[in-house]
Amino acid sequence: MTASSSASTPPTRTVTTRRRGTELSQAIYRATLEELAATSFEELSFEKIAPKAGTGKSVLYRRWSTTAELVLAALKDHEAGLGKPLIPDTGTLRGDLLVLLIAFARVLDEPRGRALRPLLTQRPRHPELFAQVMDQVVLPHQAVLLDCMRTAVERGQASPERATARTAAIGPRLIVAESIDRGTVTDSEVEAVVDLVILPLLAR
Amino acid sequence: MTASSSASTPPTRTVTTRRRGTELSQAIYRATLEELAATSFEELSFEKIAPKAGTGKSVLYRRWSTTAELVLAALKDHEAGLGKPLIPDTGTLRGDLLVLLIAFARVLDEPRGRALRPLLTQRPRHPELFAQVMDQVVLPHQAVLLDCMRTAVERGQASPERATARTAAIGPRLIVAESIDRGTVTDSEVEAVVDLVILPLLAR
DNA sequence: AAGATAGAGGACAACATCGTTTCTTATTTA
DNA sequence: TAAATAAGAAACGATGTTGTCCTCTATCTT
Repeated sequence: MTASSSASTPPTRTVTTRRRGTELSQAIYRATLEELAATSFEELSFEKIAPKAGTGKSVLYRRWSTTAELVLAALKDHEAGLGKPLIPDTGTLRGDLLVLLIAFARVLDEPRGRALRPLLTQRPRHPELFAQVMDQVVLPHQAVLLDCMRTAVERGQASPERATARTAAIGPRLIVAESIDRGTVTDSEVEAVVDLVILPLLAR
Repeated sequence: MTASSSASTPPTRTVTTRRRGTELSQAIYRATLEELAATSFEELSFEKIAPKAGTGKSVLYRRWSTTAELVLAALKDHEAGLGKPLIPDTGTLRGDLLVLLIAFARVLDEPRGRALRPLLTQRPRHPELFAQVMDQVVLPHQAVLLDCMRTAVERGQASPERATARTAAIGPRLIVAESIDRGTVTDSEVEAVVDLVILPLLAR
């Protein structure tokens, strides 16, 4: 009757108001990404997500049939997930890169950002989910970064043959690596990456 | 009596010769790293390692009491694991970096190299094992790379304030990221990392 | 106010996995 | 050759996890 919170997992819900529709979906999305960020996709189960969202398994099974479905929906969600990428417009390449990469570093402090890690690092085990996450979640964000670099090329601030998807990936990759090693990435570390690695690389 | 191979996992042993001592340990190490590379540390168990090594669980429990112990022993092993780092001496910074990073890329094609991934990317879940792997396995290799950079500083080929552990990590990090995204890393991709990223960064 | 819908949470059996133990026998040592 | 040692394989009970189903009732709809 009353949604009780387990002792091991953080208290999720104590009030006795019964949520529905979107509100409930959001809670489930959040619980899903939290659980995924803390463990891995293999260990993910409706069994563990339900109590963390403060609901029952039946609610989950009624809406999604597999965990892969649920994860993809959660990641694509605009509120709980990684919905729409932000578009920077600072006027300079350096400014745009800092906005994007610092925002990325901050998202990696949250569960929805960390939820990406187990998916991307365990790629060979779920090729279909990996491909979907890549296409529908990661690529839109990468495209923004590449656009910034191309704009810089038009301004004459960057070398055309260096503004490729490959070089655009370097920033995010180093941010992810740093976040894995140290737990978090400070703004000044992002700045160092931009000034010492990316900008010299792009210089014409 | 006869070591049979399961249908799902690759046939490991068909002959009926009973191995002992070092020979057996090596087989167990190899099976451990294969299993770890294919899954994750959480999913690792004596239960799965034993048949893959073509032996029984009791043999494992007789020698190690936890999977963490076994994994660390396997990684530190000179033959099956990541024993001693090689020391390059090509006379130039570029040459040394290429030797080290290309060797690293090739190790990442093997199970013993890929076994590192789940450990390093799931750091918060096994802090003690992560620390041991870092200290006893990864650091010795990183030290070699940093030494090359310091030698280059003495030769006047690199800037002193850039030859830090942090910049030394950039190469391996980009190699790992590429191997995760693409599956493998070609020699020419390593070359691009060295020439376009690391060397410009180190230039005085 | 009464009926319809769907959330919350528990119970269920089927199934997998765990570390331990036992037994047989190949291989080594004395 | 005989005794000692340890490998290989199977079986054990205990424990945890799976997806489904069932009941109860808060909330929405009419």
